[in-house]
Amino acid sequence: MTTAIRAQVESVPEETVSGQGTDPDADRAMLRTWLRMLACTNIIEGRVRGALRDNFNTTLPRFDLLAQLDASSVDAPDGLTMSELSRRLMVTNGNVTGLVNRLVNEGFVSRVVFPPDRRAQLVSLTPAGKRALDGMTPAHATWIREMFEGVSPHEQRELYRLLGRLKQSALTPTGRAP
Amino acid sequence: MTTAIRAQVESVPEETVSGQGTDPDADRAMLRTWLRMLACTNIIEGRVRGALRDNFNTTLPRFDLLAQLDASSVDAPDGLTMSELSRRLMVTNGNVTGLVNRLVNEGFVSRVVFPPDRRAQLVSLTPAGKRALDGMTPAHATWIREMFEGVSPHEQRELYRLLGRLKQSALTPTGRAP
DNA sequence: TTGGGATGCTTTAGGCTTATAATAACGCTG
DNA sequence: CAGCGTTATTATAAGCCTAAAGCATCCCAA
Repeated sequence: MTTAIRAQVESVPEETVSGQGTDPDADRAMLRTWLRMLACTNIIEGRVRGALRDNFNTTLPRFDLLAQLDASSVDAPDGLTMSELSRRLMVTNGNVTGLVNRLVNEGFVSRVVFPPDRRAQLVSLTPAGKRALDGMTPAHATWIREMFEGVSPHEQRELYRLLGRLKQSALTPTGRAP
Repeated sequence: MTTAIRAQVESVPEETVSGQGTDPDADRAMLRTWLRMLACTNIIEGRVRGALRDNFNTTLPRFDLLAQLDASSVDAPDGLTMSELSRRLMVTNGNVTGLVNRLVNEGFVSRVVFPPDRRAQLVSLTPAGKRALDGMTPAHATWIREMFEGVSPHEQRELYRLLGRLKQSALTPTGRAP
């Protein structure tokens, strides 16, 4: 859940006139915004995790993997290799190995060697996996909808826009090496 | 890093006139916003993790715990109990047990029984822990600042406000039981 | 054709996190 | 003051995640 710091945020000398360079007030504001975003994410993610566990006896990473396979079936109808899957899920190869092992055991995905390259394997949803995913998807959308209910459509658009700016900014390698 | 879903987000029948109830377009927008927020959080958190590891050979949970103890020294000068610490960090008790064990081994926190209640223990920063934290805090602020650099102060305030609305909304137990 | 670097994947070791169960101390009530 | 529910903490089992090392295969160039 990765939270807190707060020290620098909640209590900071009211006017620590910085010799030069950066504004401590601005720093404090950024930290506050970051912590609030972290809190939001953790709250929502935690609720989704719990709901997946309670309603479908599964986990978020498994759901994500199934959803990714389904989404990818458009541009890769025969499935994805482990590497491609790990890239799309933005996790390491080793992580995907374990996840796929479990999902294969559960019968939700299949993993077959890719003849043209015997190192690689194609992972795809089984019919059971597709059914399971289709059962979870509407519920998932509902949970998200409920949690966003108090944010008006206009505010949501604005939030989306601002998060886009932030994402861009966070990805930009400001300081050192490119 | 918990990402993806995308299926429902990127590709959704253009006009799936829902019998009644909810608007699929609105659902899609919410999902998009949620995924973008998740991406932002993961990017920032990942960079902070990496920076903590590379620069200070430590982890985010450890840093959080130290920061929390420091922040709490105002209202709890003698330290926090394990339970109180787990509440403030918003993680389980068992989690804090392991974390504190490691930090005690590293000499950054002390853990002593609390005489009035022999079940409890008071955890506090050692001088070495305080020094370590003070060394990390400015760097941490710098990393966050750099990543937020592309978001104007005005946009940041707006983002902060919207996240507040979202947090409120996500915490409200809409659907079922209170 | 054969050597060697690149690529795909798994394994390993270590840490984080949770839920659940167990243990210990507390504190109240009868 | 004895029993019992509550609270503080730790132990355990399972899963998620990473970095780094290792193995198999591929592919190219000498």
